[in-house]
Amino acid sequence: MTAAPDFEQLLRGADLRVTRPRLAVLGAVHAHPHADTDALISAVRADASVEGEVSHQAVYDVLRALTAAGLIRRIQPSGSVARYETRVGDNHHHVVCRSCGAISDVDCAVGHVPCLTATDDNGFVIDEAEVVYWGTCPDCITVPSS
Amino acid sequence: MTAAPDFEQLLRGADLRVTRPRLAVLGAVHAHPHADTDALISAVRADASVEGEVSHQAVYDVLRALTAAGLIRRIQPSGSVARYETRVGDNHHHVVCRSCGAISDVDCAVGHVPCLTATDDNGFVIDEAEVVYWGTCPDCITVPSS
DNA sequence: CTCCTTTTCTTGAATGATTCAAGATCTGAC
DNA sequence: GTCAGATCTTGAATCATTCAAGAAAAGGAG
Repeated sequence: MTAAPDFEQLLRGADLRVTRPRLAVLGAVHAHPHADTDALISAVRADASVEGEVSHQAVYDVLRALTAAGLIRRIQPSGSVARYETRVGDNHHHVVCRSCGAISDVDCAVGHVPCLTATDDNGFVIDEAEVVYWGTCPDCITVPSS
Repeated sequence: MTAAPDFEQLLRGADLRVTRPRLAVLGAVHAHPHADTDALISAVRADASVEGEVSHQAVYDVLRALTAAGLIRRIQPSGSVARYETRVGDNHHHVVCRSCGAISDVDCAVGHVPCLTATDDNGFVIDEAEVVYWGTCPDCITVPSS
């Protein structure tokens, strides 16, 4: 895993105020890629740099602000709650296990800007192509069913 | 739009019992591609062939049964509720308008089995690649904002 | 450093899609 | 026609997410 970037600089660079909850959330998302909001709330509250509590509402607000600023990316495969990751900018996608819901990163097979040119875009102006691969993860393959 | 297929035959072919609610739901999904559950419930209740009411629970159950049988496909872009379509089997994808949520079909630019070979699948056994294009629909382009 | 404005966080409640549960009804096979 | 099991009805519960109003903190100006 890469070293933790300077979260404070990231926030300032995005014209966002630097607050403890934001630093904690940013750190939590970085430390737990693909974690859902609930897990992030727990991680933030376990963070030593945050003495008191952090309300769940604050985490929701911060996640939205960070997503809007492009510092984190929100993913939400069908049947799952929202999940977040700090890996942004590169064009990578995800494999989701149908059995246990595990998510893993994958680089696109096609190239840097995958599938971005739809054959017939129906007049839509497309700015992003999101790819979700569905399958079964190694764990669920070796242990077929319980 | 293609002619309505024989829904009863479709159900029997999938080893599903033929009931009025199922025929009505199948017809509603066929008539309203990309409709959400709520819209489908309304469509089903407006269906003349269904005299009495049909409970929302029945529609949920039917949608799940039809999806499991592969007669319909469930899609759920981030931030949207579940939507359904009868176009299955071909490998097509969707464009979603960030502004109004409109969904339109698109054929894959890459080929018949798009992106299905991830460069590094992390040990996952992939069986489907789902592509969602994000952008702005024609209506929301001409009428930028309200 | 102190004050002020605006943004952000806390507390507490509400929303709404979806699911759970138990019993009644209907389907399809014999 | 009868029967077992699948399916539907009714009614309530779940839970991620959002809404709302006031308190607290951030950052720029003086």
